[in-house]
Amino acid sequence: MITQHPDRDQIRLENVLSALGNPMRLQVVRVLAAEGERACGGLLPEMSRSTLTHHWRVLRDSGVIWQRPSGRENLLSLRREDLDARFPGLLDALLAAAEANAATEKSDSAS
Amino acid sequence: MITQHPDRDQIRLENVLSALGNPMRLQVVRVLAAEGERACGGLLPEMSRSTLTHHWRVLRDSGVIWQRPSGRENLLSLRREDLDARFPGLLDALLAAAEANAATEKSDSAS
DNA sequence: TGGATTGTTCGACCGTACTCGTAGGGTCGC
DNA sequence: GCGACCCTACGAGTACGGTCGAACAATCCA
Repeated sequence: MITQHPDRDQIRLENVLSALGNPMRLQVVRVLAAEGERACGGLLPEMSRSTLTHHWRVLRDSGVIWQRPSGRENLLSLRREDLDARFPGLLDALLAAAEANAATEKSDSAS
Repeated sequence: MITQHPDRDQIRLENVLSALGNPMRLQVVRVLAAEGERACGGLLPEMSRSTLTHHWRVLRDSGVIWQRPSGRENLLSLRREDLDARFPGLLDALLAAAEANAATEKSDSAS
């Protein structure tokens, strides 16, 4: 039954930050930001189904994503409007930071 | 001996976000941003010393603050320059978001 | 209808995070 | 030197987070 998405006004910064503090979830958010709505599967394919469900729940409960069923799939999308309204500029700064972060991550592993 | 502060280039976004995902630490960062360098004590006075030390360590290891001894005190300060260089705009967006967040927190508890 | 596909739920395990009390090590002022 | 002060280090307890497998529910397609 898709646990409750929080209202825009109920989105708490602590929850958003700890949700995005996990590299898996941060990566998911980057993909959603770049490519729009996407099905659950296909992101993070090397994890077990139940682990994925856990991560969707964290992102959903913290107010970062919408999750809506469509047939036998679940579609995920960023709550960009709500996040922008609640915390102006934060999402863009986070996405830019994630990009910078990923760049050094790549060069780190190459060194 | 003050565990190692990470170099600017070694600051990882995941660590910063999960450090700031804790309300106590987020509050500390807000105070440091507003008031500059401050002694350890006086922030979060209702926690035990050892708990505070734990939080300073998390903030320090994630690259969010500098910690330097001065006499028998330890002074904390935001690593604003490093954070701005590494993740431009992120810190300001986070501080603004923290402000918005604290505003609703207050009205929540008042309701 | 029946099988394949997709997600969720549940219980479990393990590691990490948060908290505290106690003990120890510097530093300041008398 | 000595006590008071500030913080750190360590150990312990509790809670939470991330991961998995197995079982279940819903949907699609042949």
